[in-house]
Amino acid sequence: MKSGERMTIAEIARRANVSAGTIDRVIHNRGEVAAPTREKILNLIREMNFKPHLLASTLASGKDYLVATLIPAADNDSLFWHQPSMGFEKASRQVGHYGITHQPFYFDYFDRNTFEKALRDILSTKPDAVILAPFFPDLTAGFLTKAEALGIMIIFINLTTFNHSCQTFVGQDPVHSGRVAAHLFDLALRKGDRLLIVNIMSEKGGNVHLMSREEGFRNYFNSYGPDKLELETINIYGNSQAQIEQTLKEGLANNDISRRPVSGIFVTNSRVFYVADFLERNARNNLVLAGYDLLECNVKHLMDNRIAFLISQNPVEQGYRSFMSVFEKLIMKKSLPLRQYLPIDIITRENIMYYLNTQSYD
Amino acid sequence: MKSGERMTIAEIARRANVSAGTIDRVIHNRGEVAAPTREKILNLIREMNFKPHLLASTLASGKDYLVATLIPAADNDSLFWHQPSMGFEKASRQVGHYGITHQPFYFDYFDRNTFEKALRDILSTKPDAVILAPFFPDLTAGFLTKAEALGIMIIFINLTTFNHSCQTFVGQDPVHSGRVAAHLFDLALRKGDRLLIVNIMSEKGGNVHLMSREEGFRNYFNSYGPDKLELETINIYGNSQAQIEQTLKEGLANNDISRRPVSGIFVTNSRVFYVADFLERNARNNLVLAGYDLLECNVKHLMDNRIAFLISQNPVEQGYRSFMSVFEKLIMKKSLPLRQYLPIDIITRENIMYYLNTQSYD
DNA sequence: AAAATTTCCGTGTGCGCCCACGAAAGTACA
DNA sequence: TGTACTTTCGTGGGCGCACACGGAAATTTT
Repeated sequence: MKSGERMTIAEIARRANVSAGTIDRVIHNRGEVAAPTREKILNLIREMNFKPHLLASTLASGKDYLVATLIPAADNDSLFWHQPSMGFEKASRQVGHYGITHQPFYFDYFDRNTFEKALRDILSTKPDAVILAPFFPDLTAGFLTKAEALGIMIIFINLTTFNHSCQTFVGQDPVHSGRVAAHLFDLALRKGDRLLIVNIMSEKGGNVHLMSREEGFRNYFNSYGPDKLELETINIYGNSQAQIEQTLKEGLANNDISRRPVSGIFVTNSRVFYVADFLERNARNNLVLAGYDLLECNVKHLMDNRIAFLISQNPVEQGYRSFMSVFEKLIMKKSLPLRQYLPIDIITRENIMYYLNTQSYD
Repeated sequence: MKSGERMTIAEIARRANVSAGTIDRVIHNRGEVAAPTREKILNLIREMNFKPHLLASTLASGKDYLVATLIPAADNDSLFWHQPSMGFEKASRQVGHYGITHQPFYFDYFDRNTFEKALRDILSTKPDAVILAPFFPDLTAGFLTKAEALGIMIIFINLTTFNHSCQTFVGQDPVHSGRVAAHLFDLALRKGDRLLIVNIMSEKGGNVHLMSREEGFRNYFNSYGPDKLELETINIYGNSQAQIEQTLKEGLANNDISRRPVSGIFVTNSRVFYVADFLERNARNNLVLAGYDLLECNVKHLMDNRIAFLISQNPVEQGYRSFMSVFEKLIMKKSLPLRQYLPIDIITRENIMYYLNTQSYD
């Protein structure tokens, strides 16, 4: 235990021949300070490189911040959205001492009414910051206007609607993630191979991601080898088992004898397990399959080598980073970058253990 | 700004009909409390789930902790070791308020005397914790004995000598990283292809890593397809340009006409750029090359598609995590896991931008 | 039984900062 | 010259906790 001489408000006050209260006033620009005094103090602060002691400051101020989070409820189909919550809680535990309280809200992404209601509920709690996954852009837009008027800090997580602005966005660049997947297929496949791009869409919309990912995927090959693979896109709407099965069967069918069989399938979202299930039932394991996100059912297929690799969106980290961002802004008074893109992690059977957040966060 | 009723020492004191001082004494087991009183207070604390306010606590205690770090100086050959420093500093900035001071030390890994001297210097500063890369196991061993006697917390970073114990190790599992690389080669290469495992060693020792990585690499193929590839190992000692070139030339030579040319090279450390340089000069770009770490010269080859992928050791994160670990132990009083293995990140031309720590950490 | 300890516990001060309150000095207007 | 403001600044009481100090009660000593 060593001691380091710390510059304090009292010390500044002494050197400026004023009282601590005056220093405090200029630090927080609370006015009521004569211009020359203010200047003198400001200079001293700069010279001494004085920074208020964060702990003492938050302790004394006793401020309490409320941050509301709004993400889809994790249903059995996709426990993806359970993970940002873990990130929220981890962050909340870390910075809770600073008077930051977390209040989670959830909605059903099949029901825009639940989203609307949640937004109303959130406003009624008068939060200082809101972290939300902006499904339903129109509803989000209305909310943003109100929030801005109230000086509420807004953070987008996972998705972003580019037409309106938020403080910061935390998520993954979908176009780039498509490129990453493409590069791996480029390594794994050979010239002339056929590859299926499968978009398994929800009828409810929110499929912008998939398009961007496909765009990135095709971009890659356009720039690095337009004739390397034969790319075909299959769009499947809805997630009825039968329909998916049927469409896949057609896509994989080899009517034209002159063509090779499909040797790679890129699924543009986390529903890749549907395809893996299909391949398993039909005993087709001689092709390279890839998709998104570490859902339990995807992981299973990854371990069985039925899925070659997955792109992870780092959902836990998304939650963590977005929550920490409000801490940095509100408490540390830092300015935030407009977008915080998280790494596009490549997950295989061999490194997945390090990406599953089964570790305890205590 | 919401208010949350916080349980305080004063409140506990009220309910226990004692003064705050007494509560404080039982919290810190400072004795001088009658057994029944102590029990009553302990129960109250448990029932109320009371946790002392971390900020108030550290502010009042005024304790100061010194943490020394010892890693190789980043030389021009490898600026790898510059990155843990960035992690240290990032962490140091984050938890500096809690009275944690960072004092960095460096050594030259070609000169064990500098290591020994650094250890002496460190001891003379009487640190509360030491984070070090345990090159020179024998010297480290002696240091550990002394440190333990002084109650100094020890953390290993990047490397670990398994024969003696530290509080926690932060780094990557070398065996597993070998498996990860193997899996990718498995995807990229075809049955019967030849693959070279290249160990570019330093004469000074410290090559345990490489052996472990090769072990993991071979493990993979042993378990998943012993006859998939033809694996050959080449060991190169020293890093003289000429010698490396010569040995590689022999390794790649196709004397036996019946054999295919080499189609993959796995370099077990960051010196992969030597091989890339060689391939570039000899215009051989039809094989899959991979290695370790995002050195600038490796990144260049990665971008030029001469290196297919790199395994990252997350050096910045290693620094960050190790430093944060002393915070968690010393301030938060948490217990630490023996080993903190960081993810084995797969880096390609397409996702590297998210792993380069060119972002400002302010 | 008084003195000397020992055990047990309350009080007070301070960590560095925030902020409400009010005092002093300056300015305006009558 | 006196009243009513306004500007500028100092003071004091916290925030929740740590810890030194000293006092009262219980226990031991002679």
